[in-house]
Amino acid sequence: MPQANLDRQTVARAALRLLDRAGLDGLTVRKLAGELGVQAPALYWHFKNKEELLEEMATTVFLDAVRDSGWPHPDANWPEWAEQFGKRLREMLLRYRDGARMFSGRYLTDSSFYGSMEAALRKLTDAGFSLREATQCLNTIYCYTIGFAIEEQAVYPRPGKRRKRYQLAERAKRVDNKRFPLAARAGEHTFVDFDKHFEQGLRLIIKGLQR
Amino acid sequence: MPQANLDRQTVARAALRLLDRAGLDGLTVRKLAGELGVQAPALYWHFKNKEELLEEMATTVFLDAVRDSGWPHPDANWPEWAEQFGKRLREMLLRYRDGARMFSGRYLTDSSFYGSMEAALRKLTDAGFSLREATQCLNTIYCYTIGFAIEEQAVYPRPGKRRKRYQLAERAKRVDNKRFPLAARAGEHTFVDFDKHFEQGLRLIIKGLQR
DNA sequence: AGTATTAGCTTAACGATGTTAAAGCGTCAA
DNA sequence: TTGACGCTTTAACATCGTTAAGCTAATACT
Repeated sequence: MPQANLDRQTVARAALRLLDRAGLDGLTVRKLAGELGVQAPALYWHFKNKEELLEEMATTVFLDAVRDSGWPHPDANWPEWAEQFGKRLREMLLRYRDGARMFSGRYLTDSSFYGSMEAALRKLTDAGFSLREATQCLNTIYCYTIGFAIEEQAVYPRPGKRRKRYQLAERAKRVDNKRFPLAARAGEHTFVDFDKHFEQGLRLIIKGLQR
Repeated sequence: MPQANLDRQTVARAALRLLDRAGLDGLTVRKLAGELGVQAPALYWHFKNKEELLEEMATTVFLDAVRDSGWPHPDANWPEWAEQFGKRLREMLLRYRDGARMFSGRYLTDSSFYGSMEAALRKLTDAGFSLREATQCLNTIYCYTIGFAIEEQAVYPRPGKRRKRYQLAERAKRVDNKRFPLAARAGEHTFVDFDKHFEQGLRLIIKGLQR
């Protein structure tokens, strides 16, 4: 058996492929090792523990998103830019199964992350925002997007594949149309067309940022 | 040994106390059983599996929040009401360690949940919003709050106790002040005074809802 | 009151998980 | 040729969620 000669990036990318197939709960050190043709403890040469692997995964996803979407679009007025920022963020989180849960609350190590942040902040301060306001803007959009994507992926673990419990028919059976007529009908507006609803919420936030 | 005579509520409340001490990753079936003076498999009489226990916990937290905060305040104009809605939601998520991660994306079983939803939707439709707009409003605030609380609890696992890596001094060491002056200074606006920043973002969303 | 039933628990065990310690192998430098 | 060191293996540990089977105390029925 030749030496595998792994490094953190190779492992993290294999982990992302596995994440897509097995989900966050199915992402185990042994399966990942198997994927790489190696025994489980081998991975502990490259990562202190599983959490550190997850941080590398999150960082990888982030840097990929920045790279292939041309984020953060320097040539656009700030409301357009902010909308793109939110959309790209969501696409990033949806790229892998359980992507939002994997990413959220995780610590990004790579310092090149700060480069993207700097560019984003500059974009907004150049548009006339104070640093405090710019930070606020990014953070609000970021939090909204994280929350949205988590709830979305709870309903659609994979794009297009809705969980049974969230089927409109299933839901309709549970919620009493007589006592809760509004809540009953709200399902139509909550569990379908996530793309549209995300963008509406996003534009709402951006509208609030306008003076 | 007398019979413990547990029920789902008793177990869920003990689980919430344990969650507070041990965190979501430390919340194990065995520890919980120990807490209740019982063997681990005993809990499987009351819950099909751990996920079902987590759903009961989430539902309990939600109904408690509705009960003791008098949510949803029928007597207030809608912007005030919406602000209270967001604040109460966040308080609920912060009440227990890892509360946001525990709650988010979880399925609420109890149908009394729909009662609260109905009241909220009525409040907003009475104020002149269409059902679609009302749903949108609730959902946007909800997602923002979930995302915010997850990030907040990643920094402050317990109120007041900040994680080392997020100490401002630690952060300052990592981010290059020369290359990323804005990102470096943004730390002051991101990792302190979460209460204030949450409310600012929240008001931003509400402002966007105004016609 | 005596007996059958069943709700609620225990004991024992299974397979899987993250992680560590120690030993082994391969490659490159001295 | 020898030594060191980078990377991997084998073996093992404690702990996890969960199931199967059996025990016991409370309830229901005659």
